[in-house]
Amino acid sequence: MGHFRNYGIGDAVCRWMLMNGKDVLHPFGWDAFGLPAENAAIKRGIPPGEWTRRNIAVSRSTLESVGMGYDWEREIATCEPDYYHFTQWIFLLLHERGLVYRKNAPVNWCGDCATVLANEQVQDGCCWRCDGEVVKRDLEQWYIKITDYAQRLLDGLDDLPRWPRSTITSQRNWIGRSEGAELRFAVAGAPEGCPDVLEVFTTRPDTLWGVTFLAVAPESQFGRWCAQHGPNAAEVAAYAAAASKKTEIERLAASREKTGVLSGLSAVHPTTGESLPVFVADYVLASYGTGYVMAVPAHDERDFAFATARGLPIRIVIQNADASLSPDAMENAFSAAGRMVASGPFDGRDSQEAMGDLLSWLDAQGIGKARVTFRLRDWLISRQRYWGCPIPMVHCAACGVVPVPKEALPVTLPEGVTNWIPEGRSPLADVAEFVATTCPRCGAAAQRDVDTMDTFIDSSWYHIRYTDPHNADLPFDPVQANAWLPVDLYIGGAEHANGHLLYFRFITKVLHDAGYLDVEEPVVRLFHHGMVADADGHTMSKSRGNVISPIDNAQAVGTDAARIAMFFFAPSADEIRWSEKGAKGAAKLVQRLYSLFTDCADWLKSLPADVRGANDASDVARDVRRHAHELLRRLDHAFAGDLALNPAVAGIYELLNVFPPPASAMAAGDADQRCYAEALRILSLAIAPLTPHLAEEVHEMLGGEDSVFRARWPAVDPGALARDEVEIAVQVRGKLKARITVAADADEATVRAAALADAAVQRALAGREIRKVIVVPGRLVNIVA
RNA sequence: GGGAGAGUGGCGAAAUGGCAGACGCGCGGGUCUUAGGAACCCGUGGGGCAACCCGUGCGGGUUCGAUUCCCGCCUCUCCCA
Repeated sequence: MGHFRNYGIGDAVCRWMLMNGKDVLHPFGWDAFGLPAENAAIKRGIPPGEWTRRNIAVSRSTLESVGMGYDWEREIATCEPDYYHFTQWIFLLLHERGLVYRKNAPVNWCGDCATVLANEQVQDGCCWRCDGEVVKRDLEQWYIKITDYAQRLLDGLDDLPRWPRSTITSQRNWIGRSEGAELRFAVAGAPEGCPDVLEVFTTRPDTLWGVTFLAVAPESQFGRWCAQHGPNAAEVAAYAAAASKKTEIERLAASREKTGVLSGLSAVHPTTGESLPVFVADYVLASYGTGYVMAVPAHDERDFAFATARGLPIRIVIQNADASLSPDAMENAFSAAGRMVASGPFDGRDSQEAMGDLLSWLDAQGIGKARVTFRLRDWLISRQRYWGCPIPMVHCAACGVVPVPKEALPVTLPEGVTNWIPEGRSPLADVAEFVATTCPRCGAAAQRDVDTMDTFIDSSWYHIRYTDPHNADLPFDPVQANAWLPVDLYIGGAEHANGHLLYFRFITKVLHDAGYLDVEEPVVRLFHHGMVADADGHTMSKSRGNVISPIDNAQAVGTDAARIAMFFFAPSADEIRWSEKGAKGAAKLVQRLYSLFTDCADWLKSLPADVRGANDASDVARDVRRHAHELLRRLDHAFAGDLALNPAVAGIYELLNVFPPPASAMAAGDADQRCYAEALRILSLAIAPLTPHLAEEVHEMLGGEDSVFRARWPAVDPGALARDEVEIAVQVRGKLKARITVAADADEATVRAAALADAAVQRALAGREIRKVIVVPGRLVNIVA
């Protein structure tokens, strides 16, 4: 039901847009490569391709049977060669533009399963399958340089006013821009082969004079050298081996005790010339910054924790306002800005104010320079898995790594292979006829790359493929893409905030830079729908086994009832709990609507469609009319805004509740009949986005020959919403004391007089002097006494 | 540890500076000459015989007026470390 909710919301918006005369592209695609499909197939012993295609067929027929109005002409599946042909094309484009490179880097490795694991498959340092120990192992991997776009991905967030604030913030934090400096520390008497300079990144160059030691990541170049050749190699190597078993989360946890071992070498402080011990410590990560940290115990929490545990010196170089900091009395690091002390030429300066001068000075002294770094890392796209898009690269003994020419695409994933179970190497490596090829450059015998791509690359450009899904020469025709893009509304879960939603912004920008797209941002309006939980509040998931299939549900209460139940339970952005009783209530509503239209159809067909004379109608008839227009107003508001359809569904109930029994409606006076008829005609159209099947049937019942979705969406008549008389609340000192009824256009003096004349108000005012009377037209009077 | 969001009847919720609880579910009562797990009608935040009083997680503030805005706290959910 989770997907059903997502699709149902989009389907309703689409239908509303259609009735408002818009050209709507409402496509559907299958993100079909990847681990979930592959793992399910392995579990059942069915080849992944067969399993996936079978599932797609079942799911498509489910979607059709529950009435989702997709444009199936534009259906795509990322696992089919006509699609991944162009995933490979985009990979080659990235390569041409210098955004693809290979790097040797540590990956998660489960020894018992003999396989590489994705990060989310490592739980508490153990394999999610066998609970075996997971270690880091070095592998040559393909990376995409998304970090080249870090600043633009950050800046682009300012142009997305219709994205949820939480997602914008999340991406901003994920990209994690930090300004600081890169400073150089010479290694004292660096032995042969050992790095002789450690470049540290720091956001606090103003604390340079407070450095009392350096800390390096075990995986850093310097850390590795020390583990092999350093004066304290044995201890460092043992420490590094232990560290490699820990997750980043464990290593960075603030609560954990900071550990480290002496590297046996020391560095030279660039301004004082002082000798600084260098520790190998696992609270430093090689993948962030440079892997080397200048430690300032007085002004950094982690360095403080490490220094106090080790009895290392603490040197204060930033003083607080009353200059009360002293090394002996400190219980925490002082990490705020303040006045610089014991800092050479910068003594007495404010640390923030001096930053610009400090950076120039450091540059002039050759110590280091200003630098901006990002938390965002390059995108590791290699997977040692079978069920994914092959990487279009060839390894040639003579020419090195050579891209497959675009004309030779696609590099087809061999589907006849039997051994697609991961055993610690890419399954494709065993498929001789796949691996064996010739070098595109020199023609000699060569080998294909045997890794496949991360599925996030498949889904990073599908929004563009929809605009031109059958193009056999290019991923898309720029004319088509530019005509449709950007996407006006994109509905998806919030869990993709830092994954998919960042990657497809990135790829869109690359395609823009390469001249294929006008837009730089793929989506104007992003909406996160809420989860669907079961009656006990558990999110529906296959692993929990509490999934309710939409098709079962449709059989139980009907698709329209299931849709309207979903819309009515809560705003679309909130979590809902699926409730059988609630769904039954919705089925009852559908039945009430159906009965009403059945009873009134012939009468309605016999009446003219205009509402002349509505102002002469009875109060009841005008009330019915007002409810119909109010329903329209609520629907327009929801569809154009936050997609919270629950008050609109309530509006249907309210209209039905005020509508007279059909027999008396048909027997009413002429003006009244016109009001009732208009209300029913509006209702018949207003329900179309919510309950499309019922709406089509009613439309036909009322003599419509074409689809209801070719009918025009009715406009709200502000005159119909107005009332002659309004009820006004009367408060005395902010407390409600009475309600009075006055003409809607009554002037302030009249309203005020009526309020003061009320008996309950008089009682409340007894013995008090009236100081002030506030009149809010049409709403309330507040008497301050 | 940091960030984002949420807290309203028995339950899902509405109202976003102006009558708290619309609408639905559930529950209680009634009608349909038997039954009701159907349908329809009436009632349904708490207290009080009543007039009235109290009530939107807790404590403060701004305002004629606060569920709504501001400050502090508590609890829960999600994301990141």
